[in-house]
Parts: sequence; C-alpha cells; structure tokens
Amino acid sequence: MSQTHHPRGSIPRVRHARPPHDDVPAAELDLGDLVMRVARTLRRRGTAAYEPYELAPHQARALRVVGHHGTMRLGELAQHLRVAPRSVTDVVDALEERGLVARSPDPTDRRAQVVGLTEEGQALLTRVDAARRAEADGYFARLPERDRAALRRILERLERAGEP
Amino acid sequence: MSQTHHPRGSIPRVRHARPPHDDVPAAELDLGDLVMRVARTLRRRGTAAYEPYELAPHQARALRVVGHHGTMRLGELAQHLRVAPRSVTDVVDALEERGLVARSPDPTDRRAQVVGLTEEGQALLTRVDAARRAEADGYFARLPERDRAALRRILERLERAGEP
DNA sequence: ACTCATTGTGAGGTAACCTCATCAATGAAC
DNA sequence: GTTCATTGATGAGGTTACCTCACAATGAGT
Repeated sequence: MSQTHHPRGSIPRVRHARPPHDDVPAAELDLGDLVMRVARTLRRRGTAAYEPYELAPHQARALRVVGHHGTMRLGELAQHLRVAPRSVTDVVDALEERGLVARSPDPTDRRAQVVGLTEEGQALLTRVDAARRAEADGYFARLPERDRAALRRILERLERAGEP
Repeated sequence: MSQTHHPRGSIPRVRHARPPHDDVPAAELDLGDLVMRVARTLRRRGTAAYEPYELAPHQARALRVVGHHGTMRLGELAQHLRVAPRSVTDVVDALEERGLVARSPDPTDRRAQVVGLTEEGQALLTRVDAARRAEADGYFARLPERDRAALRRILERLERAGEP
C-alpha cells in the first residue's frame, strides 16, 4: 500500500501548517503584487486540492491540456503551458511514470514525440476536472458572477496581447 | 566593478531566452489558470525589471513593504508578504547582506528582532519604486484605466475575504 | 517555580522554473 | 548526394521561492 517510491515528480508531503494569514490590509500593493498574492493562494489551495490524486498543480494543468486538446507534441505542450520546452520534459516524465500519459513517436517527424492520455489518465482527468471545479467554487465563489466574468475578460485581454 | 561575490540571495544570471509565446488561445482555461499565467508572465518580467538592481522580485517586494510600512518585526513582515515566518529569514538575510536593511533587537521583546531600511536601502527603494511603476506601465498599460481599477478591486476583494 | 506559547533560525526538502550543451533528424542549398 | 544551419527533445546543473521540523531563548500565566 505505502507507495514508498517517489520517483521524480512526486508529491511527498503537503501539510501547509496554516500559513499565517491575518487581515493585513492590501493597501499600498500594486496590481502586480495583488496578482502574485492571489497566485500564491491559488497554488497553495491547488496543491491541497490535487493532493488526493497525488498530482502537483502543474502536473494537473498539463494533464488537462493534453486531455482537452488531444495528443500533441511536447513542444506544443510547452507553448500551451507557456514554459520553456525543457520544462515539460519533467512534467511529462512524471505523468508518464504514473501511467497517465504516454509518449509515442511523431509519425511525421522522427525527431519529435507526441504525448497523449492513457486510459488511466483519461479516467483521472475526469475526476480532476471535478475537483478543480469544486476548488474554484471554493475560492472564486467569493466573487459575484459579474466580477468573475469581468476578471476572466480582463485577464484574457492581458495575456492575449502580443508580447509577454 | 564586477561584484564577483554572490553570497546567498544573489541573482547571477537572468537571460530568459525569449520564452515561447505564440498566440495559443486562452480557451478552456479557467480563472485559476489565467491567474497563474499572468503571474508567470509577471514573474518573468519582474525578474528582468529588477535585474539592474540585482534584486529578485521577492526581495524587491520585501524592501517595499519594509520601506513603506516602516521598521517592523520579522514575523510581521511574514504576515504582510503572506509567507511562512521562516521564509522571511532568507529574504532579510539577503537584503541585509547587501546592506539594504538592518536587523536590530526589538526593545520590547528580547526574543524578537525588527528590520528597517538602511540609508542605502532607502535610496534603492526610491529607484526601485520608479522602475516598478515603469514596469507596470509596460504590462498593465495594455488595459484601459477602467479595467485596471476593476482588476484591482476584484483582486483585493478576493484576498480580503477571511480564509486563504 | 513550572508550564506553555511565541520568535526567529538552522537544517533539510520540494516544485517549478531556467540555461547550456548535446544528439538525432530535417530540410534547404549547393 | 553532401554539407549545414535548424529544430525537437533531453541530460546536467542551477535558481527562486516556498515549505516543515526541531530548537534555544524568552515571555506570560498559574
């Protein structure tokens, strides 16, 4: 039962001793700080939310992208995740080691490889999607629907614009 | 002029070989993903923006908090930054090593210490603030004023609400 | 005096990134 | 057909920004 082998992209221990969080006013913070702050909270919550599945947030994200987008090249995945190509190797390694995704040679280019969900990955994705929805409900539900919509629109606009 | 000693919280090399960033549509992304995405962009830009001062983004943030808030305890700083108390020790170590802040014993409690800006830290803060403003202009300026205000309001609301 | 909580820190660890160098396969140019 | 720059993925190695646990020194309550 005890899975003692934590090969590479594992999630050994997630305890989060209730990070200090009083009600320090968010004054004098600029937009950048605010975003980072929310991101930090999100990462913490995400880590906890995906813990039952033994997925790190980033792994879950990759799983979702591959699942929803369908089989794709590693480089493509990197673009979607907005990280350096090298970085996806690790994520895919971890997911593959758990049998959630599988690499296979790209038939059109023998340098490249494509990643796709396995049966098991597909199954987990379903559950993860549900967890994600619940998680989002738990955090973003603080906002009225209007604000959520506005937030989505604004953030999309921010990231859509050409330059990084 | 080359400061070859990179003691601890140094920033040796920040090259960022133009992270892959085509125009992958932000579809099927939930709010959480979007926030993380923006955060990632911000961190990258922040790293670059603060590079001239040899400050990591987190160090710059701490410097600003201490500067604007005035001398404070380490634990207090942790609360403001929303990180575990242990984590500020490192940040303060790094800043202190560069002579930007100084620890001194808290007169009211001999267990505690307080951090404050040094003369030099004050001077740097001024410049960093300017850089930060310019940086924000470069990124958030994509948004019309209305959206920026909305974003700020929404994010503050999100973080204000009690639980993390 | 005795116990319990709190402050900061040493030790040690993780996730999520990155760059650089390398290697194989491609594809265009000669 | 052979050379050659480019590209896809990865091995090696590094950084930041977090975290937990254990502990010494202090302070506070009984």
